[in-house]
Amino acid sequence: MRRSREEAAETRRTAVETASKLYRERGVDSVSIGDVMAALGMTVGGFYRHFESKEALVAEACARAFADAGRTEDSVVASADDGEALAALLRRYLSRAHRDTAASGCPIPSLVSSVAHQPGSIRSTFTEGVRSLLGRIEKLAPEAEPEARLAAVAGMIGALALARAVNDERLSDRFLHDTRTFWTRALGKRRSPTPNPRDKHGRHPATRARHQTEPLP
Amino acid sequence: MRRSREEAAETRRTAVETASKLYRERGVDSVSIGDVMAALGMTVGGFYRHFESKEALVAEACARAFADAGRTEDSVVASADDGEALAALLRRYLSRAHRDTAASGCPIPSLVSSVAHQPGSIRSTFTEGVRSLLGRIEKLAPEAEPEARLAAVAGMIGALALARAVNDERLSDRFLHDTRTFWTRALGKRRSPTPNPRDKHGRHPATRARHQTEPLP
DNA sequence: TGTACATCAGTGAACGCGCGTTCACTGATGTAC
DNA sequence: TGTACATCAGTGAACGCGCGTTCACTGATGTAC
Repeated sequence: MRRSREEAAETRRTAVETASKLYRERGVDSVSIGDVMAALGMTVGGFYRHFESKEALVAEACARAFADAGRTEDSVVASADDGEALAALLRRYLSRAHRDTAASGCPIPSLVSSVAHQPGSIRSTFTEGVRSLLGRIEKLAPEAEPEARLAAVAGMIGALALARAVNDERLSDRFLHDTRTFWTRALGKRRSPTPNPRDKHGRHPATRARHQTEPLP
Repeated sequence: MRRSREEAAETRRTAVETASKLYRERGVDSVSIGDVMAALGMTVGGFYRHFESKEALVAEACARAFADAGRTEDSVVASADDGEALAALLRRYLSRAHRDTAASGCPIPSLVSSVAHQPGSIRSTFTEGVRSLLGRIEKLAPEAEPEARLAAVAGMIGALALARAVNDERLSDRFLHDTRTFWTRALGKRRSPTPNPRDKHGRHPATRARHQTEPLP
């Protein structure tokens, strides 16, 4: 029954990955260790060769979920046309595809209202993940008001969580579409009427704003 | 052991009220029927004289939570100075007090990321509650862009849920403060540059906007 | 390189626990006369 | 109004179930010689 070191390491990696998907899709409390191990084609007993407790798995799975989602967001940003990165990120984050594939998406909307009752280690990982999303928005909208950036992050997370929670597909779509449209426009605006401000590419902010307010498909 | 009809009705009412508070505070899955009955000073057995199942209690408690929170919001709006109602609602919704008293607050941020896994009856009650909050915002910001109103509702809910979830009190406060500041300003702005539009009070929108952008304490 | 032994990844049954739900029972309330 | 009986709100123990965790066991892997 013993497996090679490589196989064992692979088991551990797959357990964390599978857990991170199941937790995002169904919530931490609704997914048992048995569910995770069954998804690997294994029985529960083997779990404790790899993890000290369920809490340890949750903490690792949460970190993994943020790492994966962060990588996805980075690639969306990287492959966008110049000046279109913010619009591309909003288009992806507030898409039906993201709404309908929670398992591989951003863990924040999936966990936001249950993480308050989780142990501190998990809350810390979550908080770091929120800061990371905020950092992305700050980087992509350096000229926007700081208040607008925080409000935008709250709105992205709220809209996606609501789009998944609500029973009515038209309302769900409106949360995604309207929040995306609003913030694509609003984050393009410059901070305040300072004389002739320019971004790091030397473009005038009005040019950036115009790019970012093109109508979405 | 039998109680009078009035006492029995009171037991039922109190059970729904207590459950609605516990569910908002700790989440539906973390609160057992035993917890609710113990809070009434009763044992679990009596529960089924009043409710068919836990799901039935959850549905009623959820409806009750929305009714209570709606009444609170109505009274905030009603007691605000004319033209200040929207600012007052945002100030109350995105306050530390609301963040720290989930049990008596709006159920949407408490339940938003777990309601997707609940039965349809509960999702419907939740959806109606979301529509109700959106209706309040539409009434208080009739001149704002429709996209802005949806985005504002998503932002209010996201910001409060994040403020509770996050491990860092400074970041928590920023979500509340910045989201409140942003939307108090943004929802005061008029829809689009139409010639001389006036609201139902005959005031010019610019006047309303100026009122609603006064700095918050 | 081959052999003997220790290691340990995974099995599958068992553990105690809390859950939602059921049920025989109690005794005060409500009702029929 | 008073009495006899039926009703039923609440008790407390029991039920089956799934959970997280433990453990004796298995047998292939890893290692020492």
